[in-house]
Amino acid sequence: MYTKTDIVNIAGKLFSERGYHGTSMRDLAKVLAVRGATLYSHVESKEEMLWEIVNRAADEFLAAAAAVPQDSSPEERLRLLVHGHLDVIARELPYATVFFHEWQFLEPSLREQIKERRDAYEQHFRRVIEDGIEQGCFQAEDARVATLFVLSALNWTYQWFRPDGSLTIEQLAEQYNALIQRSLKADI
Amino acid sequence: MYTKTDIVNIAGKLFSERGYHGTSMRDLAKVLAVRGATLYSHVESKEEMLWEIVNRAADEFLAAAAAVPQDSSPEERLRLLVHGHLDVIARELPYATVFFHEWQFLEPSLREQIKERRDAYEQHFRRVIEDGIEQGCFQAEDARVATLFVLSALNWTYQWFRPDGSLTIEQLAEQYNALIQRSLKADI
DNA sequence: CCTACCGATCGGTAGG
DNA sequence: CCTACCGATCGGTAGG
Repeated sequence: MYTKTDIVNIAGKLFSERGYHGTSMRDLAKVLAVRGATLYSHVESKEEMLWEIVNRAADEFLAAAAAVPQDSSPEERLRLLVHGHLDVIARELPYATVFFHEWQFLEPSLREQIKERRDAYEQHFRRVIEDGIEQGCFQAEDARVATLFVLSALNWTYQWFRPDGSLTIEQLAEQYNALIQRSLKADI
Repeated sequence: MYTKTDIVNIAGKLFSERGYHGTSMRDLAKVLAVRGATLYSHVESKEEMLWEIVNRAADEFLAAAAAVPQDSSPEERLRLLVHGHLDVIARELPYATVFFHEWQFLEPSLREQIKERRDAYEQHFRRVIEDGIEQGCFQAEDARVATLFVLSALNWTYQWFRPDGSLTIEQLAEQYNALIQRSLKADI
């Protein structure tokens, strides 16, 4: 009746609403209108679902960053990174929410893999900011803090952005870009 | 042996590390070296502890905002709001973490009270940004998005700022202020 | 996909 | 502060 993908999608929705530990396998089974035991013919464990969700969100973020052409200017690359980040959050809001909120409940070895992917993602932002400072189009006292500032402003949007609201993702990205670019723009 | 405050403080630490649903009353009792049942002579329920933690964090944020003199310039008021916010996060990192992460697990009537306090807090930021735009020292396409941008950048710091790290809260506040003020500064 | 069931643990109470 | 215990529910398995 259901594929593993269906089950993981529903799990993503429930985990994002109630948290990983606040969602039971029977809660999930009820939504799918099957018995709890049936889930185990599709997935190995509850944690496997969390892993699939979190890892797929990481895939999406990294794919968006990888699509940014490296030969563009720092301003343009940052603009695309910001747009791509917000676009992933808007398209995959439940997955992104679980990614930000629940990844810590993975067992240590899986958690470590997510940390590495998250660090790799942050490096895309760090590099573009450092390149901009070097080339004189950006300024910042500390590139690390500036990177965390930008990513903080972006990450938290999963808490308040609603894809069905009156603010479109394009409008949000445009305004966020105006604010971020100004915060980093070199004087003169 | 233990006061209610002691118990709630430990609960704040555990909830911030493992989540509300990921922490059992027996986990908490073990840290305090008592039996699980003993906790109930100090607190009414697990949820009461969550409420105490979340509500106290709200107290701290609102108190910091209320301490900002209303007759200062928008730039100065925003500077103080940013500093105050980061200061609360640094001083009360476990409480702030639970506030941001676990408030949704309160029952509806308590959750509603937190929402109202959070909205009142956001209004402090919204007003100062609108005042700045009106007076011509700030610019933003949409004051609401600008407010959420600033608060997003601030809120997420609980995820990465460590009070025992090499970056002090004063350094962080100063750099955040430089970035935020530039993001809003009117041209010319 | 089901029924039936496992041991462990959950938040919480009774009674001292 | 304790022992003893409650019913409910947890993630997961056996076997079909």
